[in-house]
Amino acid sequence: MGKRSTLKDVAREADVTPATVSYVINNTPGQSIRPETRKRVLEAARKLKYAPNAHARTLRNHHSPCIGMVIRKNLAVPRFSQMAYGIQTKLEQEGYNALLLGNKINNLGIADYAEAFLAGRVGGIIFIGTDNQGPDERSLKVLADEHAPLVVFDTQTQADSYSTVDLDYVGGARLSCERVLSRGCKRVLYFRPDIDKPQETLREQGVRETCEAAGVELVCARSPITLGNIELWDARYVGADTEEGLRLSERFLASVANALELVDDGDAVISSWATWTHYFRRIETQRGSRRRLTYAELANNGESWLAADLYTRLPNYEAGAACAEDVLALMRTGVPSARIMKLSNIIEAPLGQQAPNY
Amino acid sequence: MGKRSTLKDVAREADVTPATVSYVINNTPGQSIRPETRKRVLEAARKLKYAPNAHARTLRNHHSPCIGMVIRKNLAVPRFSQMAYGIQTKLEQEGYNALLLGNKINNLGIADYAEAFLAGRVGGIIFIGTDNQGPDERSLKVLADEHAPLVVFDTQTQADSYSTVDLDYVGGARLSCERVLSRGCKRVLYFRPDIDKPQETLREQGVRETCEAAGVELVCARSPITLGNIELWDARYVGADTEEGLRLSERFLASVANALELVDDGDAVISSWATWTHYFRRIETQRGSRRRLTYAELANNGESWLAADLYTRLPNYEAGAACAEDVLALMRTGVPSARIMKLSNIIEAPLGQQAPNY
DNA sequence: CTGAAAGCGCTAACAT
DNA sequence: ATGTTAGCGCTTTCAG
Repeated sequence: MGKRSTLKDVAREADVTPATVSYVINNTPGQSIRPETRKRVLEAARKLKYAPNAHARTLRNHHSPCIGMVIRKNLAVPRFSQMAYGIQTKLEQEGYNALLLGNKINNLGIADYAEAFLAGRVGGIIFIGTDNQGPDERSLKVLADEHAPLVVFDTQTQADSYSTVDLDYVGGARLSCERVLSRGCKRVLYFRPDIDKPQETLREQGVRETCEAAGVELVCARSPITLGNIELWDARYVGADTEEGLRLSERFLASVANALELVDDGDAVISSWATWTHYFRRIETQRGSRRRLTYAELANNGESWLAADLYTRLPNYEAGAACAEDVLALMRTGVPSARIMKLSNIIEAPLGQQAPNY
Repeated sequence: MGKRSTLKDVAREADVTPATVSYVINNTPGQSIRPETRKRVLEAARKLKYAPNAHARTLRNHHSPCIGMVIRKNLAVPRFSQMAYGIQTKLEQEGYNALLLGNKINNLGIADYAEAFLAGRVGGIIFIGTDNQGPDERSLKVLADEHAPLVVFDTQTQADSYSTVDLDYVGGARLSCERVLSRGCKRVLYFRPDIDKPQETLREQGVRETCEAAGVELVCARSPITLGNIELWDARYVGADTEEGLRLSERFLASVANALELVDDGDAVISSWATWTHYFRRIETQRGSRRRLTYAELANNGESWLAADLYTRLPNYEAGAACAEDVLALMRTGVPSARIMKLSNIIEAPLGQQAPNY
């Protein structure tokens, strides 16, 4: 960092005192400045390319223009990067910036983001959970003790010391399933990962309720994706093509093939995750099958918008914006909130008529 | 921000002076501290949950632990989020954090990120270009004047006041095309966006050279994606399904259908962008065609890894890490560099044998 | 309307 | 081995 001009330099240049410069720069309310003076100051500032030092300001004001953003796993995964973009956009609208923070436990025994808050680097924190895991206990306690404005996303957890944003998995699954049934399927195959966390349980519940209400038979099957191997599954987004990853893909394909044994012409296949429809179509076509199947996905992030006949577009961007709004509101009011995002953005295959298989 | 304990508090608690606390906390070289004292200080710090104020430190040290990250367009697009993750990961390894910065022009006439540098918020900047557009002139000048450590990605531009990281589009296209030809295609259809920027020109050049060298006929066709509508195209990643977007998709599909008129059984279809193979397969299958075509993509980010028979995996994550490395190196040495990332990560359809169409 | 000065929390040169 | 202190750049009270 080279030598930058300071408020003092501007004051000297404009032949006023530092205080006056500060008043002008900040439009300090209740301070009247002679227009001529103001003009001189502004010109001097422009001439010297003066930008107020952000750290001096924060130090003085006890107010940081940064919000910490923690993504428990992997920013490269579409659902998270879409959230991140929503967060970034909303924060910038409000004059804040997002600081990407890690969540490793440091030598103090608390996570990086908690330390960053203690260090005054951020005025609030948005924590994007995965697999239903939120902040660790110790960090949470530290943050609560400090009344840190914190928003936790997607952990389906009640809290009173911080705000939460969650997705309405049951409702979304119900809506999607209703739409699928409206096409007149005789039976539904629901295909989900082998993960027993609320997110997955709630989705299945939504599908189940809807099928029962409609008197349609429901068959469930599971993919070999578990909490133990999901990182491998997501690794394609960092470009890692490992032997292990390929093996997992093959086991996955096998489970899809098995699942396809369970359906007949006219049935529907609802996948709980995005992109899975690709696999179903691929195997079905490889077999030379002519069955008419309806494919749906309960979660889509735009990566496979051409694959499914019907899918729920997860409101990732909007959820990110919601988290940003809520953390700012929490900073302002001190009152935590709990927000549920509806999953009503259900989309029919956007291009042309649905082909039986493509 | 509530009242946090300061170095002085720790000093009082440990019954030493502030300087001593600072020495202990920072392990200041050349300062010997009695073990007993060190222990007392550390205990006091832990007890008070002391974390040094980052702004005071930066103010004093003229050194910020943040690097600014500017994504000219949209962090939600996979290639950018994958880069961002590479940047974040590498920076954190080196003790830095990434601050997401915007690139709107402010009232000073320079971009947000340039102002952030002037304000001392970041010690360096990584600028991720799109459509071959880098930082604007004025901001660039300000940053150059200040000797700001800057790395610009993907603008195919020479520079001597900042570092660059670029992709070897020609080489990548050549390698991919060679691999395609090794399958014995009689002819190649190359399908690219209607954008005349170096990235696209270089890719076509690579394909062309390879076909000429092999004596294979090359046919080129263009999709209706232009610089004017690409944001619409990318908007699916923020969940926006607009009328306009659908219309663009339909025009796109039509251009794919037209392009398919140009090929025969045994030919290859090389798309310049990721996910386009989906469209080709879809239309081909809808037509009930039985032609055997080889599909390849010159750029893939993991979103369509099951679609193409062959694709180049863009080294987004690695490029991000490279940008982070280079900005830190530039900060250390003051010597800018130019780095080219090879596109050698060519992947055969990972799952099972290639089906003619799936 | 403008100026002087204290102090935000930390570090490092200098003293002891 | 530890203490004293000036000062990083800014804001704001208080005086003029």
